Amino acid sequence: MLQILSLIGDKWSILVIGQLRDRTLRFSELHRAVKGISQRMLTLTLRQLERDGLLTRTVHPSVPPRVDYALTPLGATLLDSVVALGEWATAHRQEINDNRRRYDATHVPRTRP
Amino acid sequence: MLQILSLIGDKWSILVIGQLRDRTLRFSELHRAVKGISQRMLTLTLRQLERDGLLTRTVHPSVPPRVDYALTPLGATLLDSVVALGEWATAHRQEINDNRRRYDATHVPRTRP
DNA sequence: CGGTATCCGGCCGGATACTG
DNA sequence: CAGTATCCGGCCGGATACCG
Repeated sequence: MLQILSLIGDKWSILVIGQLRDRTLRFSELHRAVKGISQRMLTLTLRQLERDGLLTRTVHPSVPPRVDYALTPLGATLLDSVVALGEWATAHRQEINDNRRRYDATHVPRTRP
Repeated sequence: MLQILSLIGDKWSILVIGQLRDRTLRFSELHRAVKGISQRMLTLTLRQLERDGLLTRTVHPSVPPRVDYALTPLGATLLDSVVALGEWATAHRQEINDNRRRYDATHVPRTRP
C-alpha cells in the first residue's frame, strides 16, 4: 500500500501523467511541458511509470532518435483520480494559501533573534 | 501548484486524512492507526495539515492531556479525491506488482558482478 | 535527441532523550 | 499523553560531463 502511494506521492509522476492526458508526447516535449523538472528526474520518473505499466515507451529508430510516451489503459484509469486532484488543488489554491498566511501570523515563531 | 501537490505528495498526509474519514481521533490513536509513522513525522504532518486548514487541533485541558484531530470542511472535500486514490491503489495493487515483476525480469540489470 | 554516469550538498526522517 | 529537541545517516535530486 505504501509502495503504491509513494508512486502517487511523487509529484513528478502526477505532473507527467497529467501531461499525457490526451496525447502522446516525446521526451523533449515532456521536458518542456513539466516546468522545473531536470532531465535526470524526468528519466527516472518515466522509467518508474513504465515499470509500473502506467505508460509505454516507444523508440523510433530514426536520426535524430525519437522516443514517444503514451498512457496505457491502466494509466488512463489513474488519470481520472489525478485530474480530480489537480482540479481540487486549483480550486482551493487560494484558500490554502490564505490559511497558511493566517496560521503563520497567529502562531508566533518560537525562535526570537 | 507544486506546493499544493507536495502537500498531497506526502504519503503520510494522505494516510492521516484517510484515517479521519468518519471520526475524530486523538494523537495516540492516529499513531497506532497509521502504521510505520514515527511520532516526529506524525507531529510534523499534523502541523502541516492544520496550517493548511485541512484539519483542526483541539486541546482538552485535562490530566492526562488529550488532543483531538478532526477534518475541516475543506479537508472533507479533499477526502473524496483521497478516497478515490486509495481505492485505485487497492484495486490495481496486484496488477502493478505483476507489471513490476515482469519489467524487472525482462529488463536485465545493467551492472554485472 | 535522448539518454547514462558521477559527484555531492541538503534535507528527510528515524532514534533517542527530555518536558508540561 | 502529547509533544519538543537534538543528533545524524541516507538518499533525493541538481549540476555537470559524456555517449549512441
